[in-house]
Amino acid sequence: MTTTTTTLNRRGRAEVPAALETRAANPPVSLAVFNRMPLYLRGLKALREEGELTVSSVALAGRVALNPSVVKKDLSLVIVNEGKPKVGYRVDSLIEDLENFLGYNNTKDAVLVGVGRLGQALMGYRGFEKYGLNIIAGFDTNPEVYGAINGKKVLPLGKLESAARRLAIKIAVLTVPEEAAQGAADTVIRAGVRAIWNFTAAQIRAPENVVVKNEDMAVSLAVLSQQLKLILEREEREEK
Amino acid sequence: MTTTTTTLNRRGRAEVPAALETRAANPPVSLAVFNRMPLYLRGLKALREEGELTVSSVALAGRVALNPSVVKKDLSLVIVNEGKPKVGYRVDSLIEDLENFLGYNNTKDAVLVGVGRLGQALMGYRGFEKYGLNIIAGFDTNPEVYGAINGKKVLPLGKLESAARRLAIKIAVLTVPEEAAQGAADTVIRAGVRAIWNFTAAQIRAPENVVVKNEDMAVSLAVLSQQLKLILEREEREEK
DNA sequence: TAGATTGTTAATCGATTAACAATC
DNA sequence: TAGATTGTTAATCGATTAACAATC
Repeated sequence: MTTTTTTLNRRGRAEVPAALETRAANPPVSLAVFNRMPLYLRGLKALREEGELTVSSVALAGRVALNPSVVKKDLSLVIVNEGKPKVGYRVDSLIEDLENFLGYNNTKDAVLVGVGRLGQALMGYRGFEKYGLNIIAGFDTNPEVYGAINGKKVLPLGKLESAARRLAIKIAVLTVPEEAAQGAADTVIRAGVRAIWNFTAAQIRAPENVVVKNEDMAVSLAVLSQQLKLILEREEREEK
Repeated sequence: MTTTTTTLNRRGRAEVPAALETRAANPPVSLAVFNRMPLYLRGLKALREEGELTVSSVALAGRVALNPSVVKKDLSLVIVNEGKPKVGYRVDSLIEDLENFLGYNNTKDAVLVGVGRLGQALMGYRGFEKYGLNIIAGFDTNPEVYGAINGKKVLPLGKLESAARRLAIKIAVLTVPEEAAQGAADTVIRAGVRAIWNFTAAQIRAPENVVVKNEDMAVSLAVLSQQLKLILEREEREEK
């Protein structure tokens, strides 16, 4: 049995024994929280542009159209240096903490499978680097696309496994045709990849220790057109 | 004051007066619900492939790894023909109802602004038609891309406003460079567009009666890399 | 008829919002 | 010191899950 002594520090916050602290440093962050973090980051960068050095939870909440309480709670998950009562949070250190939390500062190498139009677009997109993703090479079965895009090599699919394994690549971007998706996924998983960013409409089967994130445009489109429908219907009613 | 008479029909379901029914037919569906609908659709199509004519909520729930209660509740939002106790739901009519709900059967015309690599990829992607989106033309300021892609014209940006207005286009796909995003959004809104599918990293300001759906790859990537991090850390702990 | 399964209502769980003691 | 604002705890709200009467 473990005895846990819990004391209170100033402001009544619970002091956690060091052994537990490591665990608590990795709280299960909900997806809702995760989706808000980039909003704060955007708002804070705008504030920095405007020359602001500090910001209160109320001010930041107003900017991103959220409740101040949710802002305070979310920020408490990422901040290293506490905010100061009456002053607020330091804009620059908050930006740094958010970027660390989101992993933008820790560049991750990735391979891309399927150098068709979408694959080429993603390989050519320089914005990923800003978010810490570095596509080191593309792989395809079509010799016509072999060469280089945006300074990154495009190689035969057969070379993927050894290359990914040698470089210990953990992330793969999947932009193959739908019917080739599962096969490509199996290949990258064999090569040691543990996270698949799936841009195909296929549903990928993968072992439990591999993350699959679907960039599901069908869902986005459905949400968009449903919202559009509601807006148009509302206006029609109001016109009457 | 309005008097509302509410009677009960078989199974104790409340009978709603006709006047209210129209309103109730448009319940505010949460995003969580919306994201699950395409899962059901996928599962049902797989079942149809396997020759199944009916499916119970428990069976479908198992397939999509969700709770049967949530399946029953979600389906109750879309079904036209009720399921039958002891039998379940008809697979084919459920597919139809879901596709109607998601708007896949009601094709919507759209314009695309910014025919760079990503824009070209989206114009060339035939999968959108499956989901009811028809990109009728692309617009750009760069004369080098004028012509046609996938049978769709690419025209000068200057022609967008009159074309969109003439054809009463309500949806625009934004694939311009980040710094051109707000300007492009303003243009399409002037042309009468009411829904913007934003693939840029820019945050678009738009009037209340215009929907903006961000295809925010930064968020997706952050979620993916966070999950990857958790998996790798867990394994590290277990290896010790 | 008996039992499986529906649609819906009630109970539970988690996330959001409000309130507040601590404090700069 | 007085008041603004923090971090956190308590109250509220909504979504998920379980339970159940209706019924094929």
